[in-house]
Amino acid sequence: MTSHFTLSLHVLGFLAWTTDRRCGAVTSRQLAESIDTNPVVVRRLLGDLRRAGLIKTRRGAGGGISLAVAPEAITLRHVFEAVQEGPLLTGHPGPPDQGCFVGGHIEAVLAGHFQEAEEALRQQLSAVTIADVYRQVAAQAYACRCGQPLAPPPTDFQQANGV
Amino acid sequence: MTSHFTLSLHVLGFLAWTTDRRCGAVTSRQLAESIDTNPVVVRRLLGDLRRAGLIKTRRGAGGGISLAVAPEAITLRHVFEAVQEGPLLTGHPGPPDQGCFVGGHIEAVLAGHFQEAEEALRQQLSAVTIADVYRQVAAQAYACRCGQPLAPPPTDFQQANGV
DNA sequence: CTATAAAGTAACAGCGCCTGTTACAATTAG
DNA sequence: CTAATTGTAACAGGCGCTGTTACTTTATAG
Repeated sequence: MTSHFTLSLHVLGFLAWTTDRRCGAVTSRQLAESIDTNPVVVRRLLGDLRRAGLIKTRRGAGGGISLAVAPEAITLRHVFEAVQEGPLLTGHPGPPDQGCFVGGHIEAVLAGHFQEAEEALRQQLSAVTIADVYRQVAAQAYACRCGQPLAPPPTDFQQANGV
Repeated sequence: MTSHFTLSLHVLGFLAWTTDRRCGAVTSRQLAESIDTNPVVVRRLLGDLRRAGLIKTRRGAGGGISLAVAPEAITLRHVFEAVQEGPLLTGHPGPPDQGCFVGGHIEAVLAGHFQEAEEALRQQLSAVTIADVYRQVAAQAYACRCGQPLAPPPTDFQQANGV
């Protein structure tokens, strides 16, 4: 398991926030600062999300990243399938003894059960949307401050958008 | 994700088979040959399975490994929890920007959703037992041979048990 | 009692994957 | 044209998984 899933949700949650505030496009550098990583790491994720139709990217000056569809329409399962290739539950490191009564057939048997288990996980993920995640993040941020005004966006974000 | 879960199921399926044939204890070397790996790799798994109460091990000449409980009583969830430490869905590589509106709170929000998703997977795993796995392996082996007798145990296994 | 067989465990090497970084090409606004 | 920004390729460091050797501990057989 890589961190792609988590980081993608972070990116989409951030975009849901800026969309909510009608702040326009966000750059990979701003996203990278929120995640605390390198912009190239973010751009690699963006490729998957763009190919899955979840975001739109624009090159050049004034370009950046924005949601392609509403946060309510993006489930965690959509994101999971956009970035996760290959099964979560992995099989044998190398093929077992095919001549053995057990080794020759257990791979196929386990593959079926693993697929069913992962499908259960995916179904659970399809019950939550990016909008839900953003709402919960906002609720936590608000609760932490005991009714005080919400924290301002990061410095760079303010500069870029004149907030 | 490591291969511990798969390999443990392979081991337990093998033990269900030998238990079914009343062949007595099996050695880590025989298990390793079925998996096609090193006996030490198997013994590392056995530690987890023993601590979880799924198998019994006996040292010394004539020793080996045997099931501690019936195959019908061991679910895939039991095995999963015996060998899997830590969540399947991993979080950020490093902590995100705690000062950011999103970065400061998304970790906790995602942790909750990840836990629910994994619980769905675990529940699906609890519906399958080692006995089910063994039965399906046997059925496949039988089907492959179109009604011919089942394949004999591995050579070493025959020597050790006089099959 | 000795020799043998087997699990338990520590230590180490090889390998691949993930992450982060630099560099550069492609594209777009002003 | 210049500056800003995405899209990629290439590469290095590090970490964890796998496999191996070696040794200790334990139990059986004779």
